[in-house]
Amino acid sequence: MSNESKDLYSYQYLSSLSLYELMNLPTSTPSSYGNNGFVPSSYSLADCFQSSPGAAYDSLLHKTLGVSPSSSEVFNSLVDQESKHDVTNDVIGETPTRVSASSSSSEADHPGEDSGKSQRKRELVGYGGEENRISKKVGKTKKEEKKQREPRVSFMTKSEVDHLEDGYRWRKYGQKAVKNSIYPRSYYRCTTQRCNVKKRVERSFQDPTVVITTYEGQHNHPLPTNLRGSSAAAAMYSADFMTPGSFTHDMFRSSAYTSGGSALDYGYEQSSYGSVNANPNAHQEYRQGGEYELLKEIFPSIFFKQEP
DNA sequence: CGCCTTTGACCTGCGC
DNA sequence: GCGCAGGTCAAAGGCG
Repeated sequence: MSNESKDLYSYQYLSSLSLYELMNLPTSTPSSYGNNGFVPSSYSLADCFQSSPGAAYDSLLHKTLGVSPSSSEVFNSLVDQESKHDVTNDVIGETPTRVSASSSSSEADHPGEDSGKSQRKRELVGYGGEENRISKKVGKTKKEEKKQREPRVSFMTKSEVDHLEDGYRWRKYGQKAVKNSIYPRSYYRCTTQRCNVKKRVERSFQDPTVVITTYEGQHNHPLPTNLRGSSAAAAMYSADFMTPGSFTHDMFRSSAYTSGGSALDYGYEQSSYGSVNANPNAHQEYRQGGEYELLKEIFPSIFFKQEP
């Protein structure tokens, strides 16, 4: 692959979790999703995905979201499990939304491998992720460090706003121009102390209506309840906290943005931006349908949270 | 005043 | 070794 195409789709370099991991992300038992990995609950979709992950994933999307995986409207079924196979190219070019999860073995970035100088700087600053960084530096090879990288989850959302409200508070700490793209990439860090979750937000070069968000790490705290303009979102999560980066919520919210009239909306409020919020009527209709019930079965933790 | 964004500089890893 | 690109820092300034 040429450098150009590699850079253009650096997003794909997030090496993906297996579908098993993907579907076992905090959807089932968020509270057990500690820093050392996920502990699957008794309820898991993993079995469904073992034989034919791609087909199973398509099936899930079709059943839960009422969309055809081949549709150019909503999801692409590709969930690249391990390889750096150039799937994103196809996805970005032809479909607006895609879900991908990463286990953080990307070669593209290596935070935590700091020089002594910059580490001293950070020790003074006292960022949330500092302890992590320092501990990583002690007694571990680079390979081991790579393996211990925080899990990543990335997804694409059709949205007019870059920074989607997800219930957490984020502070922007950087912005970089992306090669071969006119749109910059923004870097955000969770503002909660000792929470080193980060996210990157960039707009797809090929489809400017698509925002690519990548979460890295897992929140170690409950959702803030006094978010500006997103109290509804916070309320949605308040019973527990989702990790990493509220993946499943975002995943399905993405679908809501891209599935038009049949939007899946389970009470999410898109802050004051508003432009991507789903139609409340669609919400009602959805809840009455079998799709809602199916989703409820598949991702029980999401729906448990909704009950007062 | 506290929190946030902006932005240029700096650091690091990777490919050649 | 060098250059490039991604990622991060931190000072400065804005805003409520």
